[in-house]
Amino acid sequence: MLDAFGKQNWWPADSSFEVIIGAILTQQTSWKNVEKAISSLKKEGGLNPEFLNYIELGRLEQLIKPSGFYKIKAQRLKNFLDYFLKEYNGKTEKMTEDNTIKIRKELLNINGIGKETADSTLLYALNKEIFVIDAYTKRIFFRLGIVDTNDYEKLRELFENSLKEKDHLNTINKFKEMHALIVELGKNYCKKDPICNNCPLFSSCKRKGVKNEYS
DNA sequence: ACCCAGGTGGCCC
DNA sequence: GGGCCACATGGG
Repeated sequence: MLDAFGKQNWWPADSSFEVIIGAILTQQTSWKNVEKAISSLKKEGGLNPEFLNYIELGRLEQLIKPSGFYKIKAQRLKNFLDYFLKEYNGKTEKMTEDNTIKIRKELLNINGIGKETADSTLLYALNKEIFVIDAYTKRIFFRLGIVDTNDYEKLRELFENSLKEKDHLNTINKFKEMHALIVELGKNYCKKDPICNNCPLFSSCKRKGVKNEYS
């Protein structure tokens, strides 16, 4: 994948806070649409916790409209902000200092933040050693014939154990690049409707052209 | 006129 | 634990 697509340098954002906002907005949504929402937020008042906490829910809904599911996502942003301001005073640096398992548990306790959003936050915003599992990961590795489970935690452990390096920072960078490359491969070749032609993993794929599998 | 996107929660069994 | 559904805009 690295040969085919090159280094991805994820996550595209100007700040850790922007990563978290993007992670919520990109739920079941193409990144192109999220970019529109993020740029209107920046234009309106800047992408910072104080501003997002200050603006009215209805105004927030309008600003993020292009990202889809805008009403529910506006509320999800507010839900995260309540927690973020209360527990960490709106500082990602404070959050990074805290215990990974504790943060993960707290994030999952927020309505609207599930496992993928929580883990994207931990890995890409807070630089924690957590691997992100998404629909592409499940689909690609199921079709390759490498995994036969749909269980998020089992998959996460499998990938974390397989990708772990001696050095902590190398491991984190490996996790970041691997997930980004999986998404790139997925977007280009491993969609629900399989493309397969010219897929860099075609020769090692055991379930070419399969449509019904894990989501 | 479809199908799909870097999910999540609610409800049901 | 799993299956089904709503949530919504924009691009192919």
